[in-house]
Amino acid sequence: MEQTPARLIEMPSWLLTQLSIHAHRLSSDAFAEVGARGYHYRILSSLDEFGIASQAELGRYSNMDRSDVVAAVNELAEQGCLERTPDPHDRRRNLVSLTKTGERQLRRLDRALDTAQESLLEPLAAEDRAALTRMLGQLLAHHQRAQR
Amino acid sequence: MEQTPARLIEMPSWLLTQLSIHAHRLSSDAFAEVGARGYHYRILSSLDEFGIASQAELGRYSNMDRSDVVAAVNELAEQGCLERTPDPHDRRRNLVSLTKTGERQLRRLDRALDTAQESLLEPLAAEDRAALTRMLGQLLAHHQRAQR
DNA sequence: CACATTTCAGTCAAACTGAGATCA
DNA sequence: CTGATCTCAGTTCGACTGAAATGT
Repeated sequence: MEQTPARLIEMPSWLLTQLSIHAHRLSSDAFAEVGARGYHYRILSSLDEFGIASQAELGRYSNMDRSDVVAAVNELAEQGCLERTPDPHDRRRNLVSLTKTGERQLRRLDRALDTAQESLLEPLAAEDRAALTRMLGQLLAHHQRAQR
Repeated sequence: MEQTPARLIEMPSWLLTQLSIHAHRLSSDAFAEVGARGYHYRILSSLDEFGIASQAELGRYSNMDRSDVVAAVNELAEQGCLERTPDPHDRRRNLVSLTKTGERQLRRLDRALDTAQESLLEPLAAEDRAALTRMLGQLLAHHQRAQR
């Protein structure tokens, strides 16, 4: 018989943190199957949706720290998933663009993530899933706004 | 104008991880005001709700790794929040018990956490808060069961 | 023997900080 | 001079692993 303190089990922030561990494990396992990790997916999907961008922009899109963007872009460039070229109009910047290899990798990651999402939400009915996503989005938007 | 890739914004596991960062910051700021951190609260509240326990039990109650329990119990013992005595009936074990100081510390932490929870859920209506807590609990229970 | 408990010494991914070089 | 960009080096916290010592 496993017990957990009532204080914790009734505390949304505890539920969030614990659940995010499971969510994280599910998706990072999916990433790992394709030899990637979370940071890579964030950058690839930002590039796919917003096109060529500077590293600073990538960080803002995908909510990453400047120095983590550097490292992740390095790794993705080594794998041939993206290309880094100096911006001719602003020589501080690197323009990062998705390659064919990167697009293929992104599609693989999308597919792997789909099943991970499904098993995360498995016990919830369809309406509940929508309601949950709505509320989480609402909370996240609020706190991201408050942060600035 | 800040943008986030649609893939991410619609993905429950992304929302969970990002939101848990804010939740974590709110509560660990609250802990820090009293010179504590998450692991300390988990142990103190387990001790308060379930009474004297071995370190292994504390780990199971509060979902912590064996080695992290060791470190946290060390720190709490240095602060005088708990006492560690060998179990006379099973000499492998340490029996850990809450001290007066520990109870006081726990009450301080509870108070600080209350306001942190309130600001986490601030944008949600009362029914939404209940529904959210219910769904998160449901998901967590499911995945914790699946893990064993 | 198998198994549980405590402890130590690590790894790892993610988030984050400070500082320096470069340049608009 | 201000402020943005990129990079490196390093920290922190939480989760986790392997192995050893000590017991049941």
